[in-house]
Amino acid sequence: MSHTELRRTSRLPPAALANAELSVMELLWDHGALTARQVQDRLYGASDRSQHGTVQRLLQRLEEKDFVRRNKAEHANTFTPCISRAEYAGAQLETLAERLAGGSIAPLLSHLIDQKRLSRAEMRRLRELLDGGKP
Amino acid sequence: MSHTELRRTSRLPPAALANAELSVMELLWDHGALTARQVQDRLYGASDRSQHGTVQRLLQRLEEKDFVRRNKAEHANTFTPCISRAEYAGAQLETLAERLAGGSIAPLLSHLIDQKRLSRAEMRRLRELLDGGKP
DNA sequence: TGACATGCACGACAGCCTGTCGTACATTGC
DNA sequence: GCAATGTACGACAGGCTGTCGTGCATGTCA
Repeated sequence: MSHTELRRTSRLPPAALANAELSVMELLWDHGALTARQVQDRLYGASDRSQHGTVQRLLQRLEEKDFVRRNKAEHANTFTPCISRAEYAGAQLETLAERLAGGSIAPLLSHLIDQKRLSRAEMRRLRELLDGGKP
Repeated sequence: MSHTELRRTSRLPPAALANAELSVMELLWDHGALTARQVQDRLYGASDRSQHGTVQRLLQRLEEKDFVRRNKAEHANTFTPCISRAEYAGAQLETLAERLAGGSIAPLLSHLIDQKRLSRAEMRRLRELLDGGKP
């Protein structure tokens, strides 16, 4: 009864991405589709030859996690995001709300508002968003 | 120039908490101050004797990370949160916004609104929050 | 044709963090 | 004295990440 459950990781996609993985996703979000080589050049610089396998590995794991789709091509595969930046961001926000506020978003925001950590411009944008959602 | 920086972890507190650590914090947030024994009983049930050290370990690490303060007492120390649930939630939200949206909150919300993932009640609460923030 | 670059798949590894447990030791109360 | 309780911390396995190397296929160019 009064036994608080230990929190177990719920392993539904999209889980959180690690740093390097997120960097790769950022590139794909910005460019739409890239080859492994293009990712490597942008991430490590064109000179670094040894990161060849690293990028392949990162992309492969992102594919396993269903974050990118591999487009088999004649010579060099290209990779495109399966999930948009906005979708990922929204999912992360929902996860956060679930973990910390019973699924509700408002408590996450309230403290920032109290502390005046949100600029007027930001608050106006949020208000517009809400009003746009229900005209 | 066009060399996208690899993302490095910025290790300023408050970083993210793991599952068991967060469970401990939840207890402290709900009860204000608890002894290690009280945490243990609520987390694992009073019967489990072997988790004795585990809880001590968790609390010690939370102390190192400045999430809890240890109140030295005559016999059994008590532990209180250094950071409120709202503060932590807000900080996590800021971190998320920084990682995914250049520090802005609105983009995190916009997709949820488009997808109608927010209930009317939730949207009303958010609107009230924003209006309360700037009367 | 042979040498070489490019690309793919994947095994292996170290490092870190987490959750767990055990052990050593101090303090208190019967 | 002894049992119970509490503190401090070493140790460890498991998981995940980022990294690198190796084997192999395919393409290009002299």
